[in-house]
Amino acid sequence: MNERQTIGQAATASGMPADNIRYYEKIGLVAKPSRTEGNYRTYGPNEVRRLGFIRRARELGFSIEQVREMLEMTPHHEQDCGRVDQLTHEHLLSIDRKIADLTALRHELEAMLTSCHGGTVRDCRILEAIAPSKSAVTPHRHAVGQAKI
Amino acid sequence: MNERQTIGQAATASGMPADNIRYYEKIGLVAKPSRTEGNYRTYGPNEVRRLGFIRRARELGFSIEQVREMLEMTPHHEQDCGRVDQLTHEHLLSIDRKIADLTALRHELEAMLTSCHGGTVRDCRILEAIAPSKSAVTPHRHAVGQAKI
DNA sequence: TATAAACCCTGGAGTTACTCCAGGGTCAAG
DNA sequence: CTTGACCCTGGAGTAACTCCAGGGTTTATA
Repeated sequence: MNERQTIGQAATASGMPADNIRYYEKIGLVAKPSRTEGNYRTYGPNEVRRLGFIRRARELGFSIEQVREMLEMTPHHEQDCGRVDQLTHEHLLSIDRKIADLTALRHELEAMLTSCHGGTVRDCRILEAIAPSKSAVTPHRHAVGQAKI
Repeated sequence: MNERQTIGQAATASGMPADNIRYYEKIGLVAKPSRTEGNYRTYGPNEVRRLGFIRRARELGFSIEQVREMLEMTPHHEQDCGRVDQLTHEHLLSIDRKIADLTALRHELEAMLTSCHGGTVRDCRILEAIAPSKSAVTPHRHAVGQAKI
């Protein structure tokens, strides 16, 4: 009749592995829950809902820090929700950027694939497309970021 | 008249920071280069081209391990290049998956954004959309992977 | 009641691919 | 001969987990 759940049950209910819950506790994203006599964590319905919120926000691609900000906001009912809107907007933009990058990449890879008609490594069109030509090298400034894809 | 370059020059020529070159050396992706008397690394044109290849392949989103495999293949001119094709194909598929995931996400976020017309946190449509409803919780098996986006 | 299976605990290491730093040495120009 | 730009090493830090060993606890079964 006790509605408090063990970490495994909370994991099942919220849709994430128990390890994640402990991790979120460690980084202070969720509060330390109460414990049983046997030192087991126990979670009430509110805590489980909070975990579900986190899982869903992460699934939507929000970073832990963004989730943290949203969680800190939710108890302040009267506060303006413009910040949530802004976070979502920023997130949407970054997704658009990723989609654009990946689409460009997709085209390059597809072109490389269609140009390859088998054969040996010596005349592989794909390796050729990746390799820098013997003369030209792209100039650049230091500290150019690598593609994070 | 010596065409060997310092790590900084090789970095500029290949388009990546010097730190990356040292890192690639550390993980064995590139061989240890020769050194000057003052213990500076020096790179010849072939090594610089190899670095350029790496940078380009990384830019195309191949993982280090995939790059490693391609690099190990290039000296074997007579070998069939089907493996390169396969790697590229797999990579293309994973990109397609990512694009699909991100596009789905995009739609969700956009829907959330258009449903939000300002107001307080209490009736924020976005937070509402993320929060799990009081009753329904998605069942799941343990060890469900999180979205990596 | 005994014991095995299933669950939970902690702390720490490993993952990817870098990025940045401190605390030094080396080299070229003025 | 000093200043500044470059280079060296080793190690820590990043994001967000994921997995493990070596324990303790609880529950179901024999």
